[in-house]
Amino acid sequence: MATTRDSILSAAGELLDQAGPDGVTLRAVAHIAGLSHNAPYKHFQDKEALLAAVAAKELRTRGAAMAAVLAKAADPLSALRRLMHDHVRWAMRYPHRFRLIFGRWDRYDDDLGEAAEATRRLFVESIAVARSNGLIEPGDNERTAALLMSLTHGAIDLALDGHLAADGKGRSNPCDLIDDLIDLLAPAISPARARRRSR
Amino acid sequence: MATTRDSILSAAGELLDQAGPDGVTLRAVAHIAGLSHNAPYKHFQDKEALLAAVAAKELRTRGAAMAAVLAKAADPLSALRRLMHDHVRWAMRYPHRFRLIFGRWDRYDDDLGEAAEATRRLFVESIAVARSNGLIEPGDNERTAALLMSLTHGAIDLALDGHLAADGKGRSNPCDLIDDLIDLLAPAISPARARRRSR
DNA sequence: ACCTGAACACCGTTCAAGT
DNA sequence: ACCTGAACACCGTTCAAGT
Repeated sequence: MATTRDSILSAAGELLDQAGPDGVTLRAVAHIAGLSHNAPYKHFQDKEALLAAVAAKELRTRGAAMAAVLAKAADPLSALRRLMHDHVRWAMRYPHRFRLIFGRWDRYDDDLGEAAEATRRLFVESIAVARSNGLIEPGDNERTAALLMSLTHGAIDLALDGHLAADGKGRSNPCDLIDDLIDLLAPAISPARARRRSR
Repeated sequence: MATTRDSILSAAGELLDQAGPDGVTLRAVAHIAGLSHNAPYKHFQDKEALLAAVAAKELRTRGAAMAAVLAKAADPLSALRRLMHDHVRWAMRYPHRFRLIFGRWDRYDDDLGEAAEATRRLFVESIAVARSNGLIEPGDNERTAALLMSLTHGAIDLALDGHLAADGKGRSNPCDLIDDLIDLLAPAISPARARRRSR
C-alpha cells in the first residue's frame, strides 16, 4: 500500500527529475499526489525537509546498486572501475538527483548522514581490497578514496554543465578520466597499465 | 565614473556572496543600487542575464589572477601547483561565485564563453610547459588538463558541502589531493615525488 | 490525525506612463 | 534613453476550520 507520505515523496522525485529543485513546488507536488496545496506540510516540516527525504531515499537506492555492482565484478580492480563508471552513468542520467544528494546534510540528523557514510565505507573497503591484492600502489585507503571520489565527482559536474567535451583531440569524458587515474594508481609494472598506455 | 549598469552589477555580486543566487532578487539589487524595483530590466534582459554578466566579470578577474600567479612562479611544476592551490583558496572563499562560473553558458553568446576558453588555454599551456620540461610524464596536454581540473573541481565541490573533511586519519583537503595527483603525474624518478611520498 | 480554503509576504516579469 | 508605480501570476508558509 502506498501511504500519503510515499505518494508525496514520489511526486517530488518526479518533479525533481523534470525541472530541478526549483521545479519542486509544494503546490505541484500536492497536485500530482491528489492533495490540497499544503497537505505536504502535514508530512514534512518544509520544502527543504521534503527534498532531504527524497535525497535519503535515493541514497539508499544507490547504496544497494553499488553493492550489486561489487558482487558481480570479477576482480577488485575492475570492481572499482565498474563502480565509478556506474556512478557516472547514474549521475548523467539523473543530474538533479546527483546534485541533490551531494548537497548539505548538516541540518538533518536524519538517516541521510549515516546512509552516505555507509556507501562511503563500501567504497573505501573496495579500495582496501584492491590495495591488499597489490593492484594499487601503497598508500592510505581513505586518502585514495577521496582522490578517486573527487575526480569522479568533478568530472561529472563539469560534464553536466558542458565544460568537458570541448575538444576533438584530448576528448575526455568522465569514464576516460577515471580510467586514467586508476592507471596512475596501479603499480607501474602492471600489464593492464602498459596495455592502456599504448592505445 | 560608475555607470548605473556597474552599480547594478556590483550590487548583484554583493548579494550573491551573501545569500547565493536565490538571494539575488532583482528587487534587492535595485534597492542597493538606489533604483526602483524593476530598473534592472532596462540594463539586463532578465535575472539570468544579470547573473551571466556577474559570471563574465568574475571570470575575467580570475583569468588575470591566474596570469599573475604564473608570472611569479619559479618553475613550471610549482607554477601549476600554485595555480590550483590559488583556485582552491578563491573557491572556498567565494563559493557562490565558484558555482556560478561553472554553471551553464550555452544560452549566452556573450563573451562568457570566450573568457572561459581563454583561462582554460592558459591552464593547458602551463601543463604543456611542465611536460616539455620533462616534469610530467608523457601524454596529451588537453587530457591531463581535464584530469587535473576535474579533480580540483570535484574536491572543491565536495569540500564546500562538507563531504571531504570527514576523517582524522586520511584527512584530505583539496590542496592535499591536488598534490597527490601532481605527484602521480610526475615521473617516478623525480626526487620531489620521493620526498612527498616519504612524509 | 489528516485535510481544506483563505490569507500574507515575497518574487519575477510586464505594461502604461512619466522626464 | 532611463526611470517609476501599478498590476499579474506564482510560490512558501501560516492559520482557522472542518472530518
